[in-house]
Amino acid sequence: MEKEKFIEIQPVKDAFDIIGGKWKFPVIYSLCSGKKRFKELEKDLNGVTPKALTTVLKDLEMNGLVKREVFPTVPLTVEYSLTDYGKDLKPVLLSLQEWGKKHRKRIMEK
Amino acid sequence: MEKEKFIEIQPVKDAFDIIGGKWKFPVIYSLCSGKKRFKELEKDLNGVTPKALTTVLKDLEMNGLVKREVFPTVPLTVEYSLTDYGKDLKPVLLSLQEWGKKHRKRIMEK
DNA sequence: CGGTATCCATTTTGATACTG
DNA sequence: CAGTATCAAAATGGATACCG
Repeated sequence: MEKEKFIEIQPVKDAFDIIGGKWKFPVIYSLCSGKKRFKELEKDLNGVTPKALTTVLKDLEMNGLVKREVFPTVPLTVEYSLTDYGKDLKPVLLSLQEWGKKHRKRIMEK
Repeated sequence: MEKEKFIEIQPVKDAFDIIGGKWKFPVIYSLCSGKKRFKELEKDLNGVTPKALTTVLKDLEMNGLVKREVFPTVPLTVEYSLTDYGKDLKPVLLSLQEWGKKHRKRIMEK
């Protein structure tokens, strides 16, 4: 490209493709506090349907952010956890949080 | 127990409501390099339709991230720019970029 | 328990065409 | 130039119900 840029848009778009969407961050957030089973996640993410949860978990697993472990107990036990790679998203969560707080404060003042 | 940064999910969701979506970041990114007119943005954001651009600009303006200035020339001149508040998103862009780069690198290695 | 399958409503997007 | 209007298409969301 002709112009030198501090921020490149493509990596931002890439990141957005992976963590964008309604339930991605809530799932990641929930998994930040440790391993979770399907029903635990379903309870944590108020309002999510099993279909949506399945979709988002598969998506995150496919992208290497989440690990899925199956234990052949009766009944079945499945545990989801963040991979180290997924944990790398924490700075993103923090910067989003910071801006979100600022934004809320700003709205309140109006 | 070690002290660790506590992340609240609500501010993250709030932030996502405002900057989530297909064209928000590309617009913000484009405006990072200065004032832009409608057609310039349309050209910068490869593939955006005027309808989508109008929607996202109105949205960003409503949330105080973007300023819209109209000059009553003939033909009409309209300039869009980031407000200081919108510029506060730069750290978010940076952290997303950083993660996105890491992700791309990771994909390439596979 | 940990999901799928199904069906449908709602939203988001897309392609043009057109106006002040 | 800077958008609107319109209509169609596609992706997403939600409510059950059901299966291994």
